[in-house]
Amino acid sequence: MGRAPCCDKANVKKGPWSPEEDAKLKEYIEKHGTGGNWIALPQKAGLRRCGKSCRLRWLNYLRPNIKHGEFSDDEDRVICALFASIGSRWSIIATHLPGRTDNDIKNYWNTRLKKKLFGTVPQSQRIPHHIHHASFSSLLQSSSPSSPSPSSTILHNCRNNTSHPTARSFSGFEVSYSSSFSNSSASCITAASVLQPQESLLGPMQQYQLKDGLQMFGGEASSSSSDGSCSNQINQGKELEHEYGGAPGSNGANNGDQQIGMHSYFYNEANESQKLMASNGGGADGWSEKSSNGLFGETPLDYGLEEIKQLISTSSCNSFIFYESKAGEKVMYY
DNA sequence: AATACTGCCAACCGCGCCACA
DNA sequence: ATGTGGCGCGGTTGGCAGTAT
Repeated sequence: MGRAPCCDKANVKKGPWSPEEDAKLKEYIEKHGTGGNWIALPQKAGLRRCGKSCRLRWLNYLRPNIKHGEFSDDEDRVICALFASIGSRWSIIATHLPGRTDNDIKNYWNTRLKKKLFGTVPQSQRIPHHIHHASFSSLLQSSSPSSPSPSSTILHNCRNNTSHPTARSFSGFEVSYSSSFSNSSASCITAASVLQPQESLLGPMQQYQLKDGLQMFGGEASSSSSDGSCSNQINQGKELEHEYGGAPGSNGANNGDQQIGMHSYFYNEANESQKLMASNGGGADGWSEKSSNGLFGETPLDYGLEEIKQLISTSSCNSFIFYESKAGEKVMYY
């Protein structure tokens, strides 16, 4: 049984916002605030829109101090370093880039930054547009078990090859690919570095054995933040939520700091199969990661793009496929 | 000039989490 | 302890604009 829809879809307008709608929404929120209830807001504001849609429009476009346009090199570095560290946690990354929204950053990463980092795919080897647009998670989910597509085969093999729980902490993998994308005999390599505690942006990785089938990776099991309010607790297989520092400006201790900190990986055996089917994003296969102090206050983001590229190539964050072209050029699909 | 392809971005969707009754 | 509603997040899609063929 599915979840009840958040609004009456039939009576709700979809698609691009008109200037009139923008004005209405802006005016209402500036006058009354959101009232802590986005669902009721459109009706009060006289908009035929879903509350979620209003929220998105406000947060991503109408709210004051939103920055549009080109990302600076500094912003690139922040995004890359945080991505290498915490993966596709766009909302957290966004808190470190005042004026940028998670949606902006996500789009920027997907459309440009990845290419900037990893180079472009030669025209002759490009995946057709419709496939390029489909993520691997959808490929994985939509493929039939009896006739897996090459890409899903790769994913499947990779997961099955990682029998060591440590290996499963990482949803990322590398694929050594011979010549063409359709070669179904592609071998899957779970990078050796993945299996070992590794040096990273965050310093030496450490592994902790915890009760109830939990293991934890990361730096210090607990670390202090600038306001001394750190927490890093585990409770019966469920990590306790921690403070990420909130929206830009909301956390005085961290406002504008372009730093990242220690983070930890948690594994919850009980959730693995469910999550495995749910998605292939960071933490999809039962693992999740959490900053141990939420304030990213340990390591300065002074890495060059090359170093970051290296880190992203060898670490955990996403389901990229790297393969070498005939020219020996390493290119990435995702 | 017409068509196909690609890049980009705004918006949507579904799910997990949390607060509260 | 449980159910429900709302929020927030990440993934995905749709469509327009620019570029290549």
